[in-house]
Amino acid sequence: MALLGADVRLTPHRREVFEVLASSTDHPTATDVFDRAKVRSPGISLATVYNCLEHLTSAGLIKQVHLERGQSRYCANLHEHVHFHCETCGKVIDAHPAADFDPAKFWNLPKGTKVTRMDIAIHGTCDACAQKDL
Amino acid sequence: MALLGADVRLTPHRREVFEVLASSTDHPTATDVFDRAKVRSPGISLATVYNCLEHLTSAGLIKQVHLERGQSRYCANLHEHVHFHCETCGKVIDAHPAADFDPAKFWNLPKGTKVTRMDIAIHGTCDACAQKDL
DNA sequence: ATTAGAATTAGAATGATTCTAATATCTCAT
DNA sequence: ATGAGATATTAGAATCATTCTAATTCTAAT
Repeated sequence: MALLGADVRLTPHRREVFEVLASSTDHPTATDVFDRAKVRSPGISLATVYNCLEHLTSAGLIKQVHLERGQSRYCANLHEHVHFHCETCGKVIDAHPAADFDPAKFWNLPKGTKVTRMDIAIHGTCDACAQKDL
Repeated sequence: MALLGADVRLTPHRREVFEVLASSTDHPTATDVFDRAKVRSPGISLATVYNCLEHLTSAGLIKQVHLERGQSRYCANLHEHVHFHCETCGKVIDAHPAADFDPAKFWNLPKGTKVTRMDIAIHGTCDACAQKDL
């Protein structure tokens, strides 16, 4: 299977890990993925989950997200998007940019700089938590 | 000393850690700060450096930056800026936004969401490394 | 069927950070 | 100035996420 990057042999475990992510919208961590994958692939190990996540990431099938220190999170949403992170409940929500958004032009990067990727994380309080805090 | 957040008592170690950061533009990690602080404060311990970094961060005097997994980095540049991270040499460069830039309006965040902070990391290759790769 | 190259595994090792419990130091009311 | 209580600092242990290692199993092409 090749989409954006190198090929990956789609072994049963890699497929399982990919499907867990494809059916999750909550940006699970490696251990979250492990717990969910075990339901249908009881023998899978955490080491294999890490290994699968790494291969799927470098093949461009999933993305690794760093929102805060601690565990990395993963997502299978390949559309350009940013992450909203609720600092109260920890929830992560994908937000999609307006059609005419061209982020690179807003910053004065040194001449010669090549951009390959942009990580945008917006931190704050989600609607539900904002209500509670009142 | 109070600037943006809670007060911090500015003890000699905290001042030293702050000054190390204020005189660095390379976004040092905790151990980098530890090494530099030892020059003038030989007795300081890594635990104290972590402690100082945490207090200074929550007082709003410095910022913690997460560009990749592994060590956190810290910076004392409180102006609004984004980080360019060279994936080849690891260098981090601050880039400042155009005056009229209002990032929040570009994303459709759910109604009721409150934004407190935005982390923007641009990954790629810096000019120097791009030259070498040719 | 045979075999080289991947994939998978359990468990050990690592690296960054956080915790703990014991001093040391500071601040403030006396 | 003095002593009590609060805060800061320390070394080292503990934790957590991840990566590594070495052994085993699977796969796909001869």
